[in-house]
Amino acid sequence: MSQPSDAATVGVNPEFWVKAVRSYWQGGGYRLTEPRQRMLDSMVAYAAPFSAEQLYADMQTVEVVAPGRATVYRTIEQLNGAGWLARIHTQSGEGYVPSFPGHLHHLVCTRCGKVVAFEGCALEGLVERLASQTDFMIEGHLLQLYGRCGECQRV
Amino acid sequence: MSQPSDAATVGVNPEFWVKAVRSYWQGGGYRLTEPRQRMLDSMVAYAAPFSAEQLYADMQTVEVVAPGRATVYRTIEQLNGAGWLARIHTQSGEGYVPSFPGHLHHLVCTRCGKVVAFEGCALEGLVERLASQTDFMIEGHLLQLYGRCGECQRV
DNA sequence: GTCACTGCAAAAGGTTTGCAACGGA
DNA sequence: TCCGTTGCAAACCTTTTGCAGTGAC
Repeated sequence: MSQPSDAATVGVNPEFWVKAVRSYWQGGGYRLTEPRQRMLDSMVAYAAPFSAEQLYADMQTVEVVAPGRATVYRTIEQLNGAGWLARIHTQSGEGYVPSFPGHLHHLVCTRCGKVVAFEGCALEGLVERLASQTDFMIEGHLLQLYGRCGECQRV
Repeated sequence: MSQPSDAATVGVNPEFWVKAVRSYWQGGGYRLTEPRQRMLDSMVAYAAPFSAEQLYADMQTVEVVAPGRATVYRTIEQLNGAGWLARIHTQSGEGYVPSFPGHLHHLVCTRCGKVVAFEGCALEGLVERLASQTDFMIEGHLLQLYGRCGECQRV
């Protein structure tokens, strides 16, 4: 992923991501609506993975006019399906973070929830080994790393 | 994991696993009760990951006296916490499979749901690379492979 | 004007909890 | 007997759905 690096939000550069999703909506027969724009701005402000309900609830309290529950759920589902949101699995449940379409993995801080995306998982050797050992034809994988980010190591 | 190999159920040898969990319950201040025993037998019979609700519902229809919902949820939670059940993430949701405590990963058939556990994930190189690149102190990971098992390749 | 999208409100699921009764060790 | 466990039923929380109205293009 070639995007300007910036540690402000969870892994991605906020403006870059917002712009990218906007243009995704403008192409392909989708519509760039008011509620969606607000959602983008809210999503990008999280410092850790967020859930659908959480985003919905937060927006109710912060915004004057906030998207309805159905809109929030449907939009998240769409963005996740298209790769603009990545689903993160943590001990305390599932959540989403802004992301980019493509083969990415995530490194998650177990203390503050910060997420960093990375490419290159170097699993080819393992895949080959297992393919021959198990008779499976391996097609994909789920990989996520856990650890402590720099700041959280010093606490 | 040194257990007798057997492909009858999802990854583990049924009798071996049931025995192991029984003795886990007999030690450590737990109790080996009737409902729990029934649950073990039901869990081991699944050919694919099962959910709590699913196990509960299935037992209601199959057994004469079946455990209550709370018991099913609580028992699953306990076994998962102790490593006797592994949580499996699939496209169609989350599920559990019989497993053994320790560092294991799973290879899941995307068609029939069959699961095979394996050790040795060969992520050391990746972990080192990321540790130096990101300032994270990496402590663990979630890894799951997806593919088609032998049988499902021929369909 | 068309059709994707929205919002409401209800329904549908899944999971958790309190508490009195039960039953392994 | 002791205390972990059970079962019920209600509460709770999250997610989905139908449908009439709205607004982006």
